[in-house]
Amino acid sequence: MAGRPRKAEPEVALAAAMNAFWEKGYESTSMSDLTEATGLHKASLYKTFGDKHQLFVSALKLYFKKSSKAQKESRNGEENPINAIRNSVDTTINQCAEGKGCLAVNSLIEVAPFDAEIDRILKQFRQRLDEHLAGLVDEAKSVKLVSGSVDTKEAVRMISIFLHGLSANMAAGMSANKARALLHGQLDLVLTARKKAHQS
Amino acid sequence: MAGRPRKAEPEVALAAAMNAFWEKGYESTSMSDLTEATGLHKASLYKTFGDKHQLFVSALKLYFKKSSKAQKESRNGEENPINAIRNSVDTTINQCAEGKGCLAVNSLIEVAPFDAEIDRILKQFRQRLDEHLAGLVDEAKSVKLVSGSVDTKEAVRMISIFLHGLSANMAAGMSANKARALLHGQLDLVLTARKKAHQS
DNA sequence: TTGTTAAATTACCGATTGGCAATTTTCTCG
DNA sequence: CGAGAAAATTGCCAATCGGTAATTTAACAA
Repeated sequence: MAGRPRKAEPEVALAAAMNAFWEKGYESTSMSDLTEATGLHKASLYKTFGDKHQLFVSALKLYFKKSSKAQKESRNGEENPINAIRNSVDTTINQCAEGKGCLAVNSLIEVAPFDAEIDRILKQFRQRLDEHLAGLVDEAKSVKLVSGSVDTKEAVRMISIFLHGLSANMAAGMSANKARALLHGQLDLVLTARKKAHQS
Repeated sequence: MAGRPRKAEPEVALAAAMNAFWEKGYESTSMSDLTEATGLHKASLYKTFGDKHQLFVSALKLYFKKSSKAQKESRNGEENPINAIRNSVDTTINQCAEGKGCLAVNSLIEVAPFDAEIDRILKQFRQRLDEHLAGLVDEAKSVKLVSGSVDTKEAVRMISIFLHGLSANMAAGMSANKARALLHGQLDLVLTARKKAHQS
């Protein structure tokens, strides 16, 4: 029933392909880059994962799977919701890499505008992250660590946008430490309640 | 002394090339895309602008020239420094386009990590924008419209990061109106002075 | 040993890539 | 009307692109 043994498990090869896309982006990563990264030959890649686009979709989904897992683990018994929020966004930063940024944000800019499927996947991913963060913010509000006057959705959005900006900057060399410091500053701003001074 | 008349002025062709790069990114924009956009044939492009990379550099510089000009005009007699700040960042958003984002941010992610020259140009551009914004913030502080306790550099950085995030989101479809609204919220947060609650 | 199965590998495809040399067109000036 | 200059155009190049068919290798079961 069994044929020739695999040279690499599909999961391992997929992780390697994901890293290749992460480093160079979708268009710039050629099939030969992918064969080099995975150790598999071109035809094997096609048989295992389909064409380049399908492989990219699979790589993105793997990225999200890893990211979601890290998000869930980021709580890790932390009881203080504020610290849980910090852990969560720090985890997001940890998923980014200096010189590479976040695969999701990179793809958002490079491929989402021309690719409805990728756009859909990325939207869904961001939504899940936002909902997770919103849950933590609500939790902090419920124990009065964050004022009830803070609009959860709005706050999450302000944090999310900022994370996108940090990813772009990390892609261009910003250190993770610097990114975290700035991010904590943004958290302090966003989660500190104040009535909007609606001056013209 | 004069030869065959130009089919398009170099400036016009360069603007068209800039838009092509803006829409599709550096790698995905082929020479035939550029010939179609500019109306010039391939060989003419090479003679006028050099190779694809040099053309991209020129296009980026044109983008910055236009952006700088718009920044300077954004003040336009506005005396209130706060409004001047708003005008300035709104102008930055206006440079972005729904579905395209900002050419500088796109390039920061797509090409800066592999291209020292582009990286240098982009760093310089961001620095100038930051300095311009810092000047406006200092002005607002000097007339007490912004508290002296606000760290100008830090505030500018928080705004700049946020703008990067907005660009990424606009590339993926966020409307300019929504971006502006969020941005004004960020301005309110950043420019409202408070002592940092340095809790562990 | 012999099928059978599943993987890897080789060899190839047409299309497109960025780039350039040689030529042709179209102007101005003498 | 030429002569010269500056642009456009044609035609080609090697290399690489994504993708696939045909073949070979290597495992297990009968």
